[in-house]
Amino acid sequence: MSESDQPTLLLIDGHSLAFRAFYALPVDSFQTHDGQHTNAIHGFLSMLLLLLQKEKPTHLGVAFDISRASFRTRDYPEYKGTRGETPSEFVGQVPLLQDALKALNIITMTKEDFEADDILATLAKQGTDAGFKVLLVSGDRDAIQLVNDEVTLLYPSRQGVSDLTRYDPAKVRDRYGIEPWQYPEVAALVGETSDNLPGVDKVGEKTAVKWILQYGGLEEILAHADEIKGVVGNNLREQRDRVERNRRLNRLRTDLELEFSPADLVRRPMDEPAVRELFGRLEFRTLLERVFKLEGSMGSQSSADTPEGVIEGEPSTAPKAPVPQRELRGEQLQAWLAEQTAANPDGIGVVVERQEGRAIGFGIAGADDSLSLSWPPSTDEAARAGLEPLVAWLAGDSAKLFHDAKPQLKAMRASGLELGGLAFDTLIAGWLLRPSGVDKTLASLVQRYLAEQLPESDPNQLVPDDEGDTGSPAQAWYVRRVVHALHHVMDERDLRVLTDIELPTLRVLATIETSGVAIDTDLLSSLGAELSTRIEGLAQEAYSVIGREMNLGSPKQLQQVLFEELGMPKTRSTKTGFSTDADSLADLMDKSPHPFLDVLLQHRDATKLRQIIETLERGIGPDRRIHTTYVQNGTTTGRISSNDPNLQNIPVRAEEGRRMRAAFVHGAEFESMLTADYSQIEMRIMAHLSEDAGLIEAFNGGEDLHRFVGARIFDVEPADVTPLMRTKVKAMSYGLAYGLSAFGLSKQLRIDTNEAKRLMTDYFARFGAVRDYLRNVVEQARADGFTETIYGRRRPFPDLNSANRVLRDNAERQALNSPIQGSAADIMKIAMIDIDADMQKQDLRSRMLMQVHDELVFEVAAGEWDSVAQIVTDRMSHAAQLRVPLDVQVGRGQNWDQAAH
DNA sequence: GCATTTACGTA
DNA sequence: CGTACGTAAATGCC
Repeated sequence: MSESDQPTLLLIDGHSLAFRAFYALPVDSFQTHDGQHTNAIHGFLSMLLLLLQKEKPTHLGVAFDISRASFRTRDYPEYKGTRGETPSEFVGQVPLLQDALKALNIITMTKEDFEADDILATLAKQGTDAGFKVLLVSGDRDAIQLVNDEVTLLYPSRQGVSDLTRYDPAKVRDRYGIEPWQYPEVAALVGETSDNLPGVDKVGEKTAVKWILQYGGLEEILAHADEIKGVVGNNLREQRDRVERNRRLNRLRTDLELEFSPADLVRRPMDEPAVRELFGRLEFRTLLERVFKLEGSMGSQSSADTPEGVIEGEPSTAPKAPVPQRELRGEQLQAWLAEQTAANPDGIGVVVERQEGRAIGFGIAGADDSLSLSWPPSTDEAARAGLEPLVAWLAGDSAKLFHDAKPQLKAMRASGLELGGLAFDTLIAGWLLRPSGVDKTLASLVQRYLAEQLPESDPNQLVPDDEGDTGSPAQAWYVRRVVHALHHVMDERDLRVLTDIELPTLRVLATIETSGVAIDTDLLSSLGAELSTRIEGLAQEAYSVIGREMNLGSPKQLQQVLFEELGMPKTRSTKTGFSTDADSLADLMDKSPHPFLDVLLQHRDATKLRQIIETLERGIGPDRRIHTTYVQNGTTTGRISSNDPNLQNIPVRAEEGRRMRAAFVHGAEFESMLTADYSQIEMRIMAHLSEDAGLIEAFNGGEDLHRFVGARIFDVEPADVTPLMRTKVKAMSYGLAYGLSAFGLSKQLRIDTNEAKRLMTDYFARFGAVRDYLRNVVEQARADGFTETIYGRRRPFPDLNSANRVLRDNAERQALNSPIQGSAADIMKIAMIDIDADMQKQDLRSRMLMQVHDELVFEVAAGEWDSVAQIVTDRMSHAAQLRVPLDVQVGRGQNWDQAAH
């Protein structure tokens, strides 16, 4: 037990570790947007965090040199004289590193006339005397002399900073064959080039160690110098002054008078706001997270004295939400809102309490005060008396901060309230920073960016006590604090995407969700009934073919029938057996034709369609419209997703699918439906980003894209491109943006792998810039760690440098696709924002209803067709300025299917 | 009851 | 051995 109770003192030579970091990390990859280099700081802090985590020191200090001048240079002016100018990129980083350490509340030390290693030596001695276990981190070999049973040296390897060699006495003996305290004697004989201390000519480590062992020490060697034969003996005798000087200079001083004793270096909690501010300035996002994580886990180190029930990871210093004001009215309310608005220029946190889609109350919070208000239903006019200031404030321009604003905005509108000044949404911001979707809740953002625990109400409590910590005002207070923290983490680009694209999009999405889309329920249910009949017939047919009943929807039972009872050739294997998916069944049809397969596929088709119909029918509201939910943070690329029900995967390819789309109609008060879609937007973005002359020409010429490309690849006239050629080219073109391989292409087109390879080669021979671009995207992402869309939306790719081949390959394909898919998503969002604004400006009654990635659907009011078509076409085609035009197809009809033609 | 696997619809 | 999603049924686990 006493072992682990021994305090550990970690002492770092700041300069030498930072310098190692500087050379270990690429200087170009670590700079802030305004050009400040940070690789040394980053490397140092990263190393420091690792050390804190692994070594768990109880005491900690960092020593720096003041200048190159010291008592050693007075003794020997040439000391360290051969060192060149310190690179300017490094010099500027040292003060910032010291600032960072200060923010972390780590003591830094200097001593006039001495070097950092002398401070280390002194403290190491004092520490050992006081019963500490001491860990030294220094890149200076002279520190080896300090190693003993209580003192260990961590010496950075040549590889990088994260790799420290641990020198304890055994390791020193193993490496040099001598005791640690003898190392400076060896060094004195050998000399130290980097310090400009020449040793005895022709004497290297081997000879020096041999002498030490033979004579017992440097003093004895010098005393017996005349016994040593040969050139080296001669050199030793002639150059003994060098040896004596070296020994004088490489002896570290252990008797300095210092401001701090080892006990003073006890670890202290960081200055959180300062850390946030500085790390924000240095754009150290992951480091910031690591710092908080570490700080959070500090509790667990001393878990022995953590009382039961106390949430670990929460620093005891975590601030508490203010006790909310309650139900202010009239002038008091007015005054409170005005005062808070003035006191919180970055915005005020708002949480809308809701019930059945309507607002029933508000939690509102500034930095130091919060407010709880209930919002009575409109049937209770009297109860709303005195709330006018709230209504006006909500609708006004002053900045308001939300977590997941969309449902709150919808609830407000449903209650007749308008929202102005939507300035921040922490859900969206958290997603922009980590689109992988790990931060979906306010609690996780609080944990990640404040390193605190969002208080949760105890669901087991029958009678909820005062909700001071967990009610909407407290949540609003946390929202505001998270926003504050995020401001330090997000850069210009992030904020621009949030403010210019996401927040306006959020409002549009709220509107179209509320509108919903009208459904011809009779048409839909009759299609469903027809399918049910067909499914039943197909099932019976299938049973009669195989001579028994079974569950056609069970992959397991299908495997039994296909591969065992019917003895068909095995297909692609899955985790649980062999695949029965449509592709595999199509293969089986070729290899082993059987009527069962045909019936099964038809049955699959029909059941899938009926399933979609049932899902849609469940989603129809009392207004006979479907109100999907668009998930704005639902994807990694920037697209939005749709659920409950998903309106972005309504069938279209097969005839039956189109019949389903015919059930999506305009409302009774409207005249027609309009669809508008971008044609080949991803290929156009490829043309833009790759700047491929051929592809750009293809889009500027007006010729059918695949025909144009086909003509180039197969070296024929566009008119002579056969449908088969066109199919192949089309698959190839689309596959490009997905990282398609020759193997994948051959499978999809059911052609020979060699032919697929040739197709790719021919393609890239004609459109080489596309290949260069795709390669470059991946390489850039590997270097940066992220990809970026045209508008600066980023997606991190940690796996691009993974040692795991599968992970890496997956990441490469994703990195390839992300800027393309993401840029298309950005463009569509901008178009939606612009269209919505124009339609409002022109006071149109027509409404946007759906977004399906590259398609928008509207219902158009009588007399508005021309205006809507004009706005939509214009705004979509001008949403971005690319090197190729953005082509928009508009269609009109009574339903979605008709309008698509 | 919940998670995983398989399959399949869209862009 | 092609990106991005959501839904549902069957299945296996608890």
